[in-house]
Amino acid sequence: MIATNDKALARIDKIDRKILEQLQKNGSLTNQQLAEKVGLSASPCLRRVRTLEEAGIIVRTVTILDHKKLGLALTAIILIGMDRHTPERFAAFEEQVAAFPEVQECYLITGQSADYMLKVVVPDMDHYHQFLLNRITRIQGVSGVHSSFVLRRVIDSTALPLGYLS
Amino acid sequence: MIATNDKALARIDKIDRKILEQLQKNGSLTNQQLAEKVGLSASPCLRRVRTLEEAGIIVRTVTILDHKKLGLALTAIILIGMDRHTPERFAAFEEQVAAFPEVQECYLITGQSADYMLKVVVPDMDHYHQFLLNRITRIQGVSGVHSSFVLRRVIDSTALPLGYLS
DNA sequence: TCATATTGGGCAATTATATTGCATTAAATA
DNA sequence: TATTTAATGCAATATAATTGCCCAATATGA
Repeated sequence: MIATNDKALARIDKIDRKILEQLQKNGSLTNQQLAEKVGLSASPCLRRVRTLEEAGIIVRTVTILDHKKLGLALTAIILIGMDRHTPERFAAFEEQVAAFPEVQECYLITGQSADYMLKVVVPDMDHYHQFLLNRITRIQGVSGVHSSFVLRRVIDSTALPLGYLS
Repeated sequence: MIATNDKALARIDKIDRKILEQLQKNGSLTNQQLAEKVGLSASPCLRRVRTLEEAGIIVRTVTILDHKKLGLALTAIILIGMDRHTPERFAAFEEQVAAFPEVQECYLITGQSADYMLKVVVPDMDHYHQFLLNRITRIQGVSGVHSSFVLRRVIDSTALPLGYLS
């Protein structure tokens, strides 16, 4: 069964785009504030937001926390290679990785030297070491692991570029 | 001038942790819904949320959009090496990269083969090609570029692991 | 153990905000 | 230009956030 409306490109006019831009920056704007910013009155603004939600263009809103203040000072980028490129290997890997709360992102990627790219958040290097040894390297099929550590976050955003819509 | 309270670890009790867990999953919960989920009445719940905001633990709330429905089907992971590791080179690079809306993440990282890791979102491969040629490789000091493309998003979250707070 | 202080929670009134129906206006179509 | 269609704004209503005040629980110190 193939999903039918996943790729449906919606027609987004200038006002919709403004709404999305605002909400990407600040999802806790009140509808009234949002309406003012996009040059609409409250009710049509709210209706547009609801429509964007129902269309699945607005997926959800999330609260962003400060990792340092929560004692999570270390972010690691891990590139992982698999020994065999079979669906079973991949499925098992993904299932296990999805159960680790330290993993913020996990992408299957193209490239010769790696199959997966992970972004992992932990308190410090000790915990990272434990995580790598007790979690990642224990997964069947993991053959190569390369770790990099984030020294500075130049950009850390969830916003999509909306300039291509026009 | 060194920031003083950036690292201040807050004491987060069980209820605060529940609040943060809920809001990380769903930032558009009403205060009443949140209060019920964490076992509090509305007013102390709201007071706790405000306190967490003032402490900077809650940074902001953002709306997540569906990239496919917005015609942004290609996500690339780019590893970039710089010719010289001088503060001027890095500053200039970061300033220019920060101006590209396609760049969702840009981290200065450890590692022998790369200095920066970027996550970039564009409509398709043509646009990616243009972006690489006209934007990235034109930045002074960029000496090596390696691109990977996201085939599948296994995990794509903004949630931090709160299990270490114990 | 008991008295006291301090912190946090709950209730209820108030204020602000979201939501809905309906008339109106603007835009699109022929 | 007449007609249809879609979207907007206003106003009334329903929900939710916010605040002040009192009470309960926990911590503190004799």
